Amino acid sequence: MPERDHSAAIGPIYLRVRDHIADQIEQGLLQPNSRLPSERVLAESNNTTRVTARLALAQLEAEGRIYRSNRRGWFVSPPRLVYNPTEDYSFSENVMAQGRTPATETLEVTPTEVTAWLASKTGLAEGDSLVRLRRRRQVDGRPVLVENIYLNARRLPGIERFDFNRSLWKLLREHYGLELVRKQIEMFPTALIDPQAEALGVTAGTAGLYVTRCSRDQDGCFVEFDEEFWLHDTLSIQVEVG
Amino acid sequence: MPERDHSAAIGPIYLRVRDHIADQIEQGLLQPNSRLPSERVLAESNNTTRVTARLALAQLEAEGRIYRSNRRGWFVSPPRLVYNPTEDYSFSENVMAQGRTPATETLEVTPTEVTAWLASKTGLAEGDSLVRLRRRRQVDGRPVLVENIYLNARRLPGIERFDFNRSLWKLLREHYGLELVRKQIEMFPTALIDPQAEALGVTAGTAGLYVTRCSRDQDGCFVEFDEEFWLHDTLSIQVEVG
DNA sequence: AAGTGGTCTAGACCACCAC
DNA sequence: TGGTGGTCTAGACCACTTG
Repeated sequence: MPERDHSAAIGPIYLRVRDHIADQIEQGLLQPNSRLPSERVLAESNNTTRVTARLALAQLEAEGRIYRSNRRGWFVSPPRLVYNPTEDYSFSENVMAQGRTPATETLEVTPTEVTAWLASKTGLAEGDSLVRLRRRRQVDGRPVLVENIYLNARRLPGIERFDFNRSLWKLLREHYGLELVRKQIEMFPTALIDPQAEALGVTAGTAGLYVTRCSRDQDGCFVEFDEEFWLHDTLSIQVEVG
Repeated sequence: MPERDHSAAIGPIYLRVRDHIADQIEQGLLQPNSRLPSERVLAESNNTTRVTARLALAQLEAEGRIYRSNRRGWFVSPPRLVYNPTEDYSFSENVMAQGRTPATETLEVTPTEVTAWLASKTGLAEGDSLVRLRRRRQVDGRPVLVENIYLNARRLPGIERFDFNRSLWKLLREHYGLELVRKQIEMFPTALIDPQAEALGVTAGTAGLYVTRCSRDQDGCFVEFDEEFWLHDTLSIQVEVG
């Protein structure tokens, strides 16, 4: 983590409120996943208004130190999940290896076609058939990402009949003898808007990280395009190279 | 880019204002780096108040579609810079290859020592000597990142005497015969706070991407630890893996 | 000097959640 | 039903940038 500037108590009210709460979190007075005082209480105890209290909370949310649960309150963010998108991996195993509890829900499995946008990403021709898979994944009961996966139906006959609440990468290996070669990974910070915000139970505009991966087999044949929408405070990307 | 939900005009005012502005940007009515109408004008033309207009602007900012320049106004974000942190590379060359104009300013060069935090990152012992380098980098005149670089003074004798407004990677190669081996890369979205926010001329709490890289030579000897603070709307990470 | 965003007040009503 | 955040109003003064 970048080191925090612990100097000067001067400046806007909302920054002083922010630092006050941040200190309580650092000192362990507020434990991960515990609830903060309500906005009205924070406003009153800092002799200010709700608007200003919300400015302070928005700062901490942007830093990834707290998160909100729709109309239930503000909570202290637990440590970020370490994630290496360059590796074939099992979400569940990765989460458990970090002492957390994973869960996966399959929201949708639909046959679909390559759109112009997907054609540019995959190199397939527009209209080629795909299977679209939409999943939500949780860590310790909190949804942390939704993903849209587009599978090459021609390359993976019968794929739509499997149980997708397990590791897709293992399924491809065991049933199709595939070793995936991750070809292109792209990611950037952006806001989560509907329908992703809704699926995650957060307000539109919540900060997120958008990650895509385009995978091929050993022959360069397109297998899978994966589009992930993460809540921004839930992950730390870590990659080793060289 | 994730595909946008272009449905339903129902819902909160600020989301309708957001979508209205977003459409204007997509249709090219508002060009990259051009100024949006002022908050007061946006409020009035949408029959609402400044607070609500600012909510809409905050949404677009979180998506990375607009950015603000301190007390000057809101501007349309230009395309994201494509960046591959796994490669040794020259910032300037990368920016120019994408048809943009780079600039680098060296803010600070100071001898310093390994702190507990740096020791955990680098494997050096606390108190070992380092050279700390702080730089700000711009694209088309807009600052997009500040970075703190910690160089192994023992491994790089005389390093403090060089001109740091050029490619550090080339300097290490040409003057020390070093090929860097990027060992560990870490990144996550977080807010930019002081002193980074100040160096970039943005308000505290602006969304950013924090990237660190720890590099070693062929013998595994620590050479450089790099800590970058990017404005979140300015970059797209793209990595290819084998 | 005029205009901009930055900060702040003091309220209000609504939708949703837990009890 | 009472408490939570979500949304919204109608102002105000300040700090800074620009002409």
